[in-house]
Amino acid sequence: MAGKVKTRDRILQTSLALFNQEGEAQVSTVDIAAVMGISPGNLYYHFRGKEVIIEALFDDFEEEMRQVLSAPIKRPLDIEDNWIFVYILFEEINDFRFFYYGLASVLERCPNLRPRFARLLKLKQDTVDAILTALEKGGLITFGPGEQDALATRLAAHLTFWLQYRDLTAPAQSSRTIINDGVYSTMIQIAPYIAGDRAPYAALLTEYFKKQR
Amino acid sequence: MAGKVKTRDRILQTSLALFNQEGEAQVSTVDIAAVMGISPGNLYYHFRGKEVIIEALFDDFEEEMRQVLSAPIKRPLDIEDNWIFVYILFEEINDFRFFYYGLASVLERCPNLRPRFARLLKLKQDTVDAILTALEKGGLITFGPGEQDALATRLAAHLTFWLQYRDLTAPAQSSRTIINDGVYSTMIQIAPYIAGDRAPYAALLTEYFKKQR
DNA sequence: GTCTATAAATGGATAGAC
DNA sequence: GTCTATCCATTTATAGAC
Repeated sequence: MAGKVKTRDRILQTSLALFNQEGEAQVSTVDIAAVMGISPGNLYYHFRGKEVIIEALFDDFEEEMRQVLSAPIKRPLDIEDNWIFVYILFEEINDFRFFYYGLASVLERCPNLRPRFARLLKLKQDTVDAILTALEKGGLITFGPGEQDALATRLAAHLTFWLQYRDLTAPAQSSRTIINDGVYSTMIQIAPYIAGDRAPYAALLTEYFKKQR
Repeated sequence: MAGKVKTRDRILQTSLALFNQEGEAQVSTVDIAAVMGISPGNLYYHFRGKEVIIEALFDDFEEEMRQVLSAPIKRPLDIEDNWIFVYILFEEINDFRFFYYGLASVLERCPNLRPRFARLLKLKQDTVDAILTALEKGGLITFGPGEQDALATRLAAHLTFWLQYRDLTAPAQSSRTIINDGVYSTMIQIAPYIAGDRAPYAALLTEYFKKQR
């Protein structure tokens, strides 16, 4: 009993790893079974097909993302809190990056995931917007008309696709480095809206950036 | 003779359209031939496989992108010039969006495209950087240390993935609208670095934004 | 729960007639 | 250049034994 991982869970783990490595479209159910050392028939006993596996993985992803996005930040004005928040967000996306990397393929195979995926992005954007509101209320930043909304949208998009961009332009780096890079490039986008002198904020970020390496 | 499009070109056109619509991984050579109303054998006479088609499409894409990116902007300080430049860039990306949408799949099938794709992104980033330099030299914007580099990277990433993000969060819009939206959200990111009052710049952009709809 | 064997479907690719 | 016919490989999916 102790330590024994159920086959069902092993299938999900293996599928996720393979999908992230090679892309969902390149991995067949036979591949998954072969890597695990089980028979295709056994795999089909647990999941009736690849769609079902993908949907189960999305369930996991959605649950974790909702958990992360709904966890309120204790001290919104504290840089460290926001740093950690963005870091965790990137880690979550990185863990399920095959969804983003082969989106067309995934949504074609599982059309019912499209609205769910869209809702998740919307939730991300709303969360970012709420944090910006808190920062403005706290007097740390100030916005002109329409600027907050534009920044929230932009940051959500940045959070969504940065890892992919980085992976393309500077491959062969550890995911640790890429994520850290992503957090910095996210947080630094707030700098221009700092009320008053933005240099100290930038300096603080650079400090964190170095520490995390 | 006149008006007759060669089969080879029709294959490329049809493939591009199908890839953009359904994703490269979901479209087989048989599908392409069927849609065109020709036989699979005929298709194979012109292209020895799907890889060859994809690579031919990338050749087109690369050539057009290089052309766009190397065309010097006449008046870098003029908003209209930059607006048009970004617009054309987005249009180009939109025309070949299957490369971005199903990147994992494409690069898995044609590994030799990876470095070429990466070089193209790099060129994009360098071009953006050059424009920013011109703007700063012209006295329109000012940067703190490291800010220009960060902005150039960010803008390049934004240019690369914005359409995809928009398509997910607000689907069923005309590509015209999505692109226009993208141009605005790109240009507005420069606003915080405007030397002096940034309100006039933002107002001008909003003006263009409305005009283009 | 797990295996073997196999069916059914699809996609990639080629030979040879027209 | 184009078609028909066909073959091979891969993938999905199921039946039945252990």
